[in-house]
Amino acid sequence: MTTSARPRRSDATRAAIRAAARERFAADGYDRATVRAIAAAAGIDPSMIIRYFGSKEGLFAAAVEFELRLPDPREIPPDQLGARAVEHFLTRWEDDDTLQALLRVGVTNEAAAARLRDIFTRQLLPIVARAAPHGADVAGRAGLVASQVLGMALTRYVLRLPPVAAMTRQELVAWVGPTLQRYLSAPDHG
Amino acid sequence: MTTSARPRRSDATRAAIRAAARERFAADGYDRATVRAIAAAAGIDPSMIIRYFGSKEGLFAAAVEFELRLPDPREIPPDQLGARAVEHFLTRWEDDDTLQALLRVGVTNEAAAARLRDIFTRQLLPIVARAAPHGADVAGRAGLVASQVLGMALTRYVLRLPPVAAMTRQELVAWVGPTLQRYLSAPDHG
DNA sequence: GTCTATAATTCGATAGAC
DNA sequence: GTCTATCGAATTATAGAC
Repeated sequence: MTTSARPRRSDATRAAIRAAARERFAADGYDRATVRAIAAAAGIDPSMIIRYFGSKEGLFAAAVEFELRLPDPREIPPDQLGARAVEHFLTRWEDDDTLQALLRVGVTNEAAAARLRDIFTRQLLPIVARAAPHGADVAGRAGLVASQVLGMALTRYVLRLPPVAAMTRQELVAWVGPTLQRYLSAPDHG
Repeated sequence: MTTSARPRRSDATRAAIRAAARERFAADGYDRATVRAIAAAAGIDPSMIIRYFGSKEGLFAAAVEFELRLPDPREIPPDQLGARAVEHFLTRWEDDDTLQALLRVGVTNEAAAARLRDIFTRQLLPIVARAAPHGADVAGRAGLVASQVLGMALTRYVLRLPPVAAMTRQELVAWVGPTLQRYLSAPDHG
């Protein structure tokens, strides 16, 4: 046998396909992001996508790996938790089109919805647990944070609702920051 | 000529097609809600849809007419504006699948996104204007209300994020009500 | 490893009988 | 008014040459 350590498929081509897929899924959703369009964006032949990833579904699953990379709330002044959370999320959304792809696709595709649920529970929940009052309903608070944060992204970047799309980063932090601050640190309701 | 006052097409059939279309668009989004599937749900032949509405796009436009029917905020105690807004929106969402259809489709379809923008500006903005402090940034506040309200619906009804989907109506009112209350009536930020 | 050619479906839309 | 039959285009995926 020859050197089986060397991959039979090019890692560079694989990465180019994944990047092109994220871009097309983020812009067009699952159905309209055709294998042909992704291949054209990656500068390769459509049949290569099936060869590398098995199917369109396999490509999608491989293209939308994502980490929120939330900071440890214990290193943030307690009264700035909400503002910092808004800033972090806006940055993460604008630097990486994976979240936009997941939202555009997750609305009609169960696999993508499950991935989003996983991100906003497994990754967000332990962070909320460190910020919330002792004994609080951590899961519920994480869900509320997700609802406002995803709603902000939906109206600003996907639907492009004019007043939300036009707001500056500072305005969003000033308005939405206190909302997240309350979801994170207010005492439980009775 | 015969009685041209009587419609050449059945109003009952037309209404049945529109209802079936809302149902399928709300469940599957635009691309996966095929003309064939809508026709099957309506119990008629696929060709009838084109005959009645000209095209799939024409059917969608006709199927998603919607009114928020927001109450006049001047008839609501000022400190209950946020809570009442949450209740009204949850009721409106659950009683009519048009909003779910618009959200599922609007994420990848420009016409549906424009319809949503129109609903959350033309219908929500004048209501916010009556509730907000004099001289406030009414458009921005309406956008913030839309961001939280759509985020709540997205996580609860579309993505079905477990903690948000499991919350009772009372819990949502208790948590999200104060958020909308602040967006509606807090003094402007500097 | 990459591409050409094409199979097998499925889609929206149309023509025409009744 | 409603249905049968079908067209033309577009889709994912495969087979095989080089």
